[in-house]
Amino acid sequence: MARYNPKDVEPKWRDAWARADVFRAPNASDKPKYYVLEMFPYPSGRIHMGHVRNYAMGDVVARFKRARGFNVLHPMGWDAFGMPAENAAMERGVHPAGWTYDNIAAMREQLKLLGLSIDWSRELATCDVAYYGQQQRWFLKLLERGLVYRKEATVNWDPVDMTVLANEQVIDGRGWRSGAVVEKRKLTQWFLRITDYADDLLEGLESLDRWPDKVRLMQENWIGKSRGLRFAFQVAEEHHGAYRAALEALWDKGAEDPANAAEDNADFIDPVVEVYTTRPDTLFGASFVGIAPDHPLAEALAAKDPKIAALIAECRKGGTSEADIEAAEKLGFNTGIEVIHPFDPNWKLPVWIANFILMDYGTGAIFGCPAHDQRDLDFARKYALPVRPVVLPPNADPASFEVAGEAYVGPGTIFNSDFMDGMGVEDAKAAAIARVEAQGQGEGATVYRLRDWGVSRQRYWGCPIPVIHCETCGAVPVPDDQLPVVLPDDVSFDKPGNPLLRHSTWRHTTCPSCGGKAERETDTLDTFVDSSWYFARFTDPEAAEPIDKAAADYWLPVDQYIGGVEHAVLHLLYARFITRALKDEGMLSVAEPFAGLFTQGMVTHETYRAADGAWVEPSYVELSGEGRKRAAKHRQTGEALHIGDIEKMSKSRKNVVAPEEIFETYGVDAARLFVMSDSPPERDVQWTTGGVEGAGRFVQRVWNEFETQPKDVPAAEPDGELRRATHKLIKAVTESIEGFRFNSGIARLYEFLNILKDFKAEGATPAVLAARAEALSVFARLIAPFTPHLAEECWKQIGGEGLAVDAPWPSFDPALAEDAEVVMPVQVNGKRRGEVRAPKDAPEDAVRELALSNGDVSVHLGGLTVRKVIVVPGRIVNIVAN
RNA sequence: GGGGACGUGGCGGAACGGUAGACGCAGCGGACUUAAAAUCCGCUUUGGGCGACCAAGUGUGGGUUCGAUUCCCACCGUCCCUACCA
Repeated sequence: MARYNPKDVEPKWRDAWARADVFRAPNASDKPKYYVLEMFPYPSGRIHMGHVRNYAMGDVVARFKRARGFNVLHPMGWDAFGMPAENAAMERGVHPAGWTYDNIAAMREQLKLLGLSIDWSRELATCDVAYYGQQQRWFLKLLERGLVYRKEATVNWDPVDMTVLANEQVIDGRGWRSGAVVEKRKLTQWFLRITDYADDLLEGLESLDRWPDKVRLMQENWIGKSRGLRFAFQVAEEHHGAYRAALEALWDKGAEDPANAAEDNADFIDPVVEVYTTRPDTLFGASFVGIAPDHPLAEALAAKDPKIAALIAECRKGGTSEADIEAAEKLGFNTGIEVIHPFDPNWKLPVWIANFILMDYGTGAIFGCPAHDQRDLDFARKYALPVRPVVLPPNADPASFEVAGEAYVGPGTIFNSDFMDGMGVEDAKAAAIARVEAQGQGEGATVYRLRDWGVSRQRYWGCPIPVIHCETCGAVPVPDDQLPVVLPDDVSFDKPGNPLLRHSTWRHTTCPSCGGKAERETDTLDTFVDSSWYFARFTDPEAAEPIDKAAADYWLPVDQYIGGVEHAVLHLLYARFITRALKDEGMLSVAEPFAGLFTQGMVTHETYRAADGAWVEPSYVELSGEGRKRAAKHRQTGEALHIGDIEKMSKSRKNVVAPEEIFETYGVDAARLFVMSDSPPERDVQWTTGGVEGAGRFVQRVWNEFETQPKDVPAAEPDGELRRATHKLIKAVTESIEGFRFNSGIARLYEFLNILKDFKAEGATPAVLAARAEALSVFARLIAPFTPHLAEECWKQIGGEGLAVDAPWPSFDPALAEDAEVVMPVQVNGKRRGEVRAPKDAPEDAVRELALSNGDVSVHLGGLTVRKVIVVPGRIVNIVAN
């Protein structure tokens, strides 16, 4: 018996698929379309097991749908812009483009080893001019539509590297590379108006019924819609002077464009403090008004008062990352200014600057109601402000109710509240809003937590923002005939900062509008912009316009999108937003890009450490024992090792397993099979050597069954039992794939092989041989999505027509997929006491008699009276007796 | 602080409200072999019994039900996301 050797077999079939060009997806077909997409990879240079799992899962779906008669689009590309290329440039003196394209070449070869059913003719990289040039085109359309704008925003500035850092690049307040203390700087940046679509993006979630609830919920929370009241507190008349003085001080001090400041702070010119609240029902519980340290009024006061300036500086310190440390201490300062309660002209409330108020949510100012908000309560305790309960919990006594340890945020009846007394919380909210609106002081408002999307990056390796700055004309879009704005190649990374800023010629140009001297925008786009439309570009990657409408209309939406849950919010929300924006621009017809979403788990591995704390690679580890007695030692030194946690494979923990080495040892099919077999797809899978060995054994055993089957099978009625098992298998595997339960499907395939080996080919009857022939033909096609190379070899072995990849998915006979006679357990009072055999559709009465007369059962009925017999047809019998 | 998911043998995990532990790993026994590897066959939740069997058992405590791993409530634990969002 010849051993199945994946090293010989697998490349052969990959060549065969490539020669036949089977995975090319035409943009028109009689077949129904199906678009399968896995989140495209960043070209880091090497694939890891996570890629193997992600792309193998997509491949299962793609191959399955192909076999089911769909015209399947399954493309691959590269999310190729971004920081690592620039880091490599700085560290190794290579060019980001060269580094990136080299990595792409290497990873493409590795991915091709996986035998994925990808239409490589559609491959694209976001750093191709052909791609980002088209991105510039639609970007300018959005600019024209008013969805793109510039505003000043605070960024993390690394003074040593002279660069802007993303939040995650700031570690303990320092730049992750330079270690320098990060400064907050205000820069004029480009923004996309995603907030225009906040409500639409929220509502659209309801239609995404093939998305995980978890992801929809995360997006819902991220958008963070709330309903409430926005209104203005009038500053008490005796404080108008102080208010105005502060304002003037700010303007005297400000070098900033006063026109701008006036516009931005239009409502600030009136002596008011505007607040937003979701709890207008608690307005009579107010004891102070709080403003954010960044609030214009706070900044204005700081210009006059160094103590306030110091407090503001104090509040700005401390990294946002250490939110939990900050959460402890409330910090505030009484400005001395007072405002008038909207419902009582004689009631004055002090205005405090408070560190827990955020400038970029609502209006940056609140009214504090300590009795019914925990933060306000903490603040009130610290600064001895009144605590005035206005919501009475059910069954509480209004005379004695007090807010003690915790603020009361539950439901109840309003009291101590004048015209709202006796109302429920919801009625009181409506009443308060109505009253404030009638007074002309404010209105009911909807507020979102979602912020506009800042897309400026002060980086070289990204898509240039196609805008020219002219002193006379302002920011002018690059005219269409001058697109694309191509990144210059001749840049150096020997100095910190954005090389585009230092470039001798690229930056300098003429204004398309007036023809005068002008400068190019040197910011590039956030790479999330690149990944917000690639799925649309795949439908026709060579189109002369960004998106070929006909191709996009044919293929979109993506029927099944697959990727990591870490993209649940940003990428998936941005892509939904851009799709909507492009739809409104008439470039797309769908609002939702991804009809189905699946978030798969990671590949993890146990970790091992030596006594000195050094991580040890799995290949050096020898394991023994089981359970609590498991032990590890170093293969070479014999040193005892500590077995650590099971964690995501990472270089730092040295718990990675190189896919290529696994392919070499066990074959690609075994690797694919294992990463899908051992855990449900949405959960993490733990890589184990034993596990992949098991998958390799399965591959061998499958081959043995095919090899031992004789070429010529005598005509005969197939064996019934094996036939039934075969048809049950088709049903089970089909349902497993459709339900994303690959692990269960694979388990059924393993199980079937165990059945099949009991029907040996050697010395078999014609009936068995005939049933085996059917079983093998089915089996070869059922394993094809999981182990496509093996499937081809097996298909060929049994003389299958053409390639297995082109063979139709087997269908099952429902009558054969069920047993005609079933074994039904018989319970007495819920405990299994025996079993009866009966035809599947035997009448209840007959089953009841069988059960009651069963010997094993009657033993347990001795001395008892049968009260009730429940017969679940084809399932179970339960006898209730006492 | 808020939100979510999960909790089943030595391990990964199966079980439309209907025989808990499929399948795989690890382990044990056996066959083949001079021997080993590979392969094949068998056993493998726990306790009791030589045994057919009996009892217990899906984090803990309640509830619904003829019947609960599955549904409901409370608690404990683990993991993930999010974070002063007014």
